[in-house]
Amino acid sequence: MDEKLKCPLERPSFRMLLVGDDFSQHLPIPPAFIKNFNGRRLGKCTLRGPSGKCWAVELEQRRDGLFFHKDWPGFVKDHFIELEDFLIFYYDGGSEFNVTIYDKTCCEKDVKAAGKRPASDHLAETSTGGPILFKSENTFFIQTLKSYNLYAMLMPKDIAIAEGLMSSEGILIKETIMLQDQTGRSCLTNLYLTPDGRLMMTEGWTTCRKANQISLGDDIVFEFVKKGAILVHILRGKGNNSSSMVLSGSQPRKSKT
DNA sequence: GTACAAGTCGCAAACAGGCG
DNA sequence: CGCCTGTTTGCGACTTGTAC
Repeated sequence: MDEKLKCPLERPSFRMLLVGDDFSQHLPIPPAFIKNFNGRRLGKCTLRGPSGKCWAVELEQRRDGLFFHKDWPGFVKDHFIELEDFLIFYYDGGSEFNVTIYDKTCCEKDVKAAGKRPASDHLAETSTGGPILFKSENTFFIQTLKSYNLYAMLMPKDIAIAEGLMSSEGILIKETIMLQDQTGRSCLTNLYLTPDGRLMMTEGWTTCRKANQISLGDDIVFEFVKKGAILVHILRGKGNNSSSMVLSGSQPRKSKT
């Protein structure tokens, strides 16, 4: 079974949507995919990108999973990989991954052309000790995790209407929405419309929160990347930090505190 | 293995305060 | 004053621990 598989379609693969502020530093490998290593402990692997270049990337085992770590930033830089790019990793059964990169338009990325463009114009980043920036062309809203929304997260009404989840008359249009976290995990989340016309994310949100170990005080950015799907960005430990700010995108009206 | 108790979770609804 | 939203609370369902 160790025989290398030749056809990419027959190879084990996993997909990864790049979100979060640290994808350029390390990238998690889905825990469910590790079984394809057949018990091997890979310390290093080779990533072959669309450019044809190979990068020897070290894998790091952490408490929260296995990560592409050392030299991964080089691969990111060399392929002009940006936030919201969609990567498919085809595993050859040994220690090599062929990586296909799609940009946010869902088209395969032209790495050479990407290199001629200026740097990302939609970026989530942190700066040490500085304000958190979140910038996106997509609709998004930010909530700080409080004790009362451990199990039910409110969604701003105007955004819920704009995204077609409910009508302006207060009628629920979609009963569920997909939350995708920074490791690519997805949680189907129930939407509950309260009698006073507000939209809450209930079951599924809790699953996502636990899976990502979101703590009280963490800021969570919910970004609508497409109809029916939300990317969850976690800005840890910034809930009490008044320096959090939003540069662009759709936002609920400023919350009162 | 089963039954019961206690704790936790999730849904639903209501209260309270700010703003136009 | 009405609307909107943050926050709190009640209660049933579910899960887990423990005694028998």
